[in-house]
Amino acid sequence: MTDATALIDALDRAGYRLTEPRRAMAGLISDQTGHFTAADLVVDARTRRLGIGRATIFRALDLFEDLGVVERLDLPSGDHAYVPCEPIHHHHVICSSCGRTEDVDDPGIDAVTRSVARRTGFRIDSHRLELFGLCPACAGSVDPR
Amino acid sequence: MTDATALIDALDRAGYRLTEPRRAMAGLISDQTGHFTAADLVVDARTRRLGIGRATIFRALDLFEDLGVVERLDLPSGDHAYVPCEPIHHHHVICSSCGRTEDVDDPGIDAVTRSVARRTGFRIDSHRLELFGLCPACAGSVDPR
DNA sequence: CGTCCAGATGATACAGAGTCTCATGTAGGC
DNA sequence: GCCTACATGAGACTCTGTATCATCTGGACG
Repeated sequence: MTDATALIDALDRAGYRLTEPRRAMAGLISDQTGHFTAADLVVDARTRRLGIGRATIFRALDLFEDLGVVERLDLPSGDHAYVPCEPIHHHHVICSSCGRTEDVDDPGIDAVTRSVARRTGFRIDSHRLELFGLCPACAGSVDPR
Repeated sequence: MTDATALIDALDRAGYRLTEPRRAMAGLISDQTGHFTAADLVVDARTRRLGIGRATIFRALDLFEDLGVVERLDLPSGDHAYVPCEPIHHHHVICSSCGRTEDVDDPGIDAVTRSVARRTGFRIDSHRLELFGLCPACAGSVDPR
């Protein structure tokens, strides 16, 4: 659950038109708890009879991703999921039980990439780090293992 | 380029049948340079007229992945690619120009995950780290940027 | 306000990845 | 060599994401 205005503002600031479908998309996204897939939004949009086409949903997601207010995750299952987040470099901790995500800032990865660069000779331009586990709430409930 | 026998041995050790299509798959995989996609293998198999069905290719890839001798990467493009590798926990550096990958062992991620766990309260079970950049060879040739 | 048009939309068709089913084939234990 | 459980290939199918294109509309400008 985030604020739809943040998404809309991002569009506005970047000079994109504030259309009805885009506002609706911002609403849909801000109502999601944890991560969500494009398919989730398609279902939600249809459930609420918003009349938004599939193509528009994919286009808006791309847009939000470009603006950095939504980020794509690659779940272990292979699915592509999205999370709304701040447009600064950071990583995500993902609860494998409830899907909740939390942002964490770069805690020491820079040192790691530098060390890898030194050892392999690669020039490292970017990286992706995703942490999977159980959030406090899920870990607290009857332990699944 | 890796050794096909390593893949075949892994199947054998895990008690799977050593069928002709599986041997052929091991050959195809070991001939790949850098990462490859399922589609690559489908094309290669058809080019060499190996008579291996698409389904079998996906099945064998899953199998090799389960055995840990092949690992799935999520490329920034969103594609799923695979790399043959050792069945121990490690990460990959991926050349975004030629696709070459190199394994790197865990250089300091443990500290990072522990620190994140402490700060977020999550119980972190697994993580994925992928580093993208240019390998020495590609960085050395006329610099693209 | 009304006009206007580039940018945005929805419907539809399409391409590709990955899965499922099922009849047939074969590895390898006996 | 026989036999059966496991593996395979063909093909249909589902789902994700993209391309096309005629229509619509936000918002700049008068």
